[in-house]
Amino acid sequence: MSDAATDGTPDLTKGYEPREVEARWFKFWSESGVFHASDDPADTRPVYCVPMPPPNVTGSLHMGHALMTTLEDVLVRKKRMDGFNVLYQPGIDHAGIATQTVVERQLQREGKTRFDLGREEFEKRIWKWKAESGGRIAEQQRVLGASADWPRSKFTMDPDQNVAVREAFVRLYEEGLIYRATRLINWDPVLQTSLSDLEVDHEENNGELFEFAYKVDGEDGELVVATTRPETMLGDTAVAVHPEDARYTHLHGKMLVHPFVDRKVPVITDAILVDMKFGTGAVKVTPAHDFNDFATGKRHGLEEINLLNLDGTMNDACGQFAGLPRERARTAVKKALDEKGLVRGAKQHRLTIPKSQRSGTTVEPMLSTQWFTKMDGMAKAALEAVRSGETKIIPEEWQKTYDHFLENIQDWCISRQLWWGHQIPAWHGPDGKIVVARERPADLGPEWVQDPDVLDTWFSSALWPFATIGWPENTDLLKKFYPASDLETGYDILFFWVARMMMFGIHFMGKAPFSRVLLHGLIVDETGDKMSKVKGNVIDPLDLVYGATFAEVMEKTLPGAPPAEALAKFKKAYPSAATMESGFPAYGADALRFTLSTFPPSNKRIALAPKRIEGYRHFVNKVWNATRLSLELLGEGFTGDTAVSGEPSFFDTWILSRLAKAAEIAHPAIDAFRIDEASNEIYSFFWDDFCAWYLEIVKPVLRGAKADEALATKRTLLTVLETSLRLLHPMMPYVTEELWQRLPITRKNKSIAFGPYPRAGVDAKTDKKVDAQMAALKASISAARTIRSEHEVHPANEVKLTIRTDSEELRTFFGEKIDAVRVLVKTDKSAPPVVEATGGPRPKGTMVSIVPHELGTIEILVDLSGHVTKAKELERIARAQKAIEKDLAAIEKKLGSKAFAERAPKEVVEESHAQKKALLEAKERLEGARKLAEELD
RNA sequence: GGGCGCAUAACUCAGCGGUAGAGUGCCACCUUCACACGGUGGAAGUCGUAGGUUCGAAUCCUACUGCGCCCA
Repeated sequence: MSDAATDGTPDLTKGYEPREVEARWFKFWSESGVFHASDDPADTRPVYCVPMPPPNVTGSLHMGHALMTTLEDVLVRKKRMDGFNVLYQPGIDHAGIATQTVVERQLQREGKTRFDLGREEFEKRIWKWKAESGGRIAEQQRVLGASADWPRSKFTMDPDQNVAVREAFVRLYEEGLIYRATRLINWDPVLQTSLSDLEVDHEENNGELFEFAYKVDGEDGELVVATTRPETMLGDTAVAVHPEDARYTHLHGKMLVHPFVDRKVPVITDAILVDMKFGTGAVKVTPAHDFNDFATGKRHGLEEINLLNLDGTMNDACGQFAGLPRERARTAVKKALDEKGLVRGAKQHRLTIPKSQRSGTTVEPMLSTQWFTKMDGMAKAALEAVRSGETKIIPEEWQKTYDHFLENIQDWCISRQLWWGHQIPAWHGPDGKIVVARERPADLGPEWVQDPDVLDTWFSSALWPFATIGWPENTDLLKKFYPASDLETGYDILFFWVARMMMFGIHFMGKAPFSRVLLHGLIVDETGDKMSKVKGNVIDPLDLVYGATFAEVMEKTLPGAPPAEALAKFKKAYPSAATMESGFPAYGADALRFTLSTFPPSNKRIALAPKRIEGYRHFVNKVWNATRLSLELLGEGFTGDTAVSGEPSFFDTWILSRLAKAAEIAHPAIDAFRIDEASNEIYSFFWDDFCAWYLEIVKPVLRGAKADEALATKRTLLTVLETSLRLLHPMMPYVTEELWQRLPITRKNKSIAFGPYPRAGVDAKTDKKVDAQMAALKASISAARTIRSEHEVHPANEVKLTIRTDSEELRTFFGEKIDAVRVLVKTDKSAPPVVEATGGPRPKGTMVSIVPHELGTIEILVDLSGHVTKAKELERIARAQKAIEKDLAAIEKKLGSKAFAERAPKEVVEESHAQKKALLEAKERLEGARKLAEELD
């Protein structure tokens, strides 16, 4: 059963090779239903549910997806190990505009437009494209190990999702929360569709403030207005001045003559619109093409004159300028004004231009009839859900942003003039009547036509947490997994998606859709710039997983550009990659995941340095090799079931204590969305404690003649290794599964994925006393090693060691642990280390190092006769003295302060005194060592 | 204009009131029978600037400088 996936595989290779292992285990997990969520009402396990943010169907995996997938998968895998019934709900978003654009471009290459095909054919064409090349991203997420319930994957255009969308639309309409209205909206003249406020970016640019004059009707005189958009003057229906502006009092109520169109323009007074200090203090009012002017027009009952055709050319209302594209109309209007002698100047001016997120073109405020969703009531409920704690936003700092958005929310323009998306379930009759229904009502005559518009893609996304699991049907799945536990996503879609899901979730389900919203940052390049095609700094995560030559990477980052140029750009964005010769090595999914797991969620910008991944690939390899060694040390016959009678050794107790500490930190850290803390803790535990100390100490014991007696140690070794793999599994699922399956244990579960995730006290217990003793041992061994290294003693050479201390307790302790000391310091086999009280003679050629300790200073004497030079020793001692003086100065300064003694907590003061005492003692010993060194040749 | 965030070793980042940490890089020695994707040791930071609070500040407060994001 469980060993199926390792059967027939070769022994562990010297280095970890991720590719083959990853493919094998993902297949195993999928086929054996490890990721399956149960909707069985009889299943009593607690549930954990994370709806995956559905990537765009047009997209391919980028670093943001990799981060999201990693973080979510860590959360999900950890809960699965905790015994939860886990639903990680995957899917793909139909991405209205983006998808339509992709297929339109395809058609363009064939010399066709969507109008040549007609709506129905065009939609078919998109589905065909989707089947062939859409949604590839889900495959890529699997490469990263995403343990989603893939067979349940949803596409936002699936028929059942369409049912949900129509249901939601009709209900909102019937409740009066969806309405149709004619108002100023954001119009994208390139894509020829409306956009919501959120789809418009405001870009700051250099422009000019252009001034021209309106002549006063029937008398001499003029009024000079300032504008950044001269062409809109064709739609001016008033000029506003401030009521208290003395400069213009004489013009109140007068009419002005429009120079191009047969129209009189009134001078009005408006304190809201006009800033006396800005420009000339007179503002032209174009209600049909500016949001502020529109509001002004409503206040004063002004006419709204639309100037634009849907494609952004000037319409018939523009007289001589009709038919001109808007950019050329501006020049033409300025020229015409000049010819009439009306131009009064132009100034450089910083201005903000609204840009379409989708097409990049300048967005035009335009009068249009659209469908809107009323937001204020739902927004209030969504605010309350977070205020009351029903839903928690983590990191907390985002709550302010969330609040601010919902407190100032505008009604949502939900209709789009596209062909790809959920068509609005409304039918227009010949007399302007509208019927909204789930299905086309049977009694409608053929003259009734369905509204051609589709809904904003985010409308269907807003239903995601419940529509994907059955709504509007009350399915078992829905009952079990709504509300979801956590939603994890990038902060950049807090408004677009999270807030809207909150609103719709509460509205339709009566409960907020998640108990926590977890937000991560944006991945940027090594210099802090956003990744973008234009900058040529995009990294495909799979290139990091599988490895790629720079030539291959460049093909994606700057296709078509000269390779050398592209590479230069790329290396500038990634200085750490500049040292790599040919490209990225195959880091493997585990290394990439682990790297992404080490950034805290508070980090808004995550600068990805490929070199950093390299460090964690080394770690994966370390895990691999530590297991190889452990398996060798355990030997053939030993298994987890082998009867063990002996007591755990001191080192066993210590490593178990450290293991417990690691679990104690990691377990709650992952739950608290501090995956970085968990990862770092496990990393240092495994490498520094387990590999560098424990394995090195235990190695000679288990390889020694008395290995049969060391069963307790074998038991500990196996326990620690097995538990470590479980600790690591959420972050690096592949290598841990591969290794875990090879351990000589009885497996209750078919996969490590079922845990349990280690907890302190269950898998191991902490022991403070042992920790402290081990610290003394480590410090002493390090001191001896430093002496060796400083004098460049060849690693193979043995040295004589003496440990001196006046603490009897420490002497006993060192006496018991002397074997470990021998191995780790590499002492002379014929002359075991001596442990004794201080004060004895110091043989010539003996180097001394001082280890301060609470129980009494420890002197480490290494006999280096034959290796030593006087100069080097003096240098080393001088360095040590300098360090001690520095510490001593700091602590003396602190203790010298009267205020410190009086006001600082007692423990802190006592601790400082103890530190000072130890430092003074160390200083004295060091001086002794210096004198001794002076005697050297 | 309003709001939020960041500035710590050469680089990428932790730490967020009690004598500065990691990875990578760098230097020295070492291919020792798990791993050179390795081992041992080492060098490297006036924690953006200026004030303040505190016995004590990288950590809290204020201002400033630089960078970034969001909203209008």
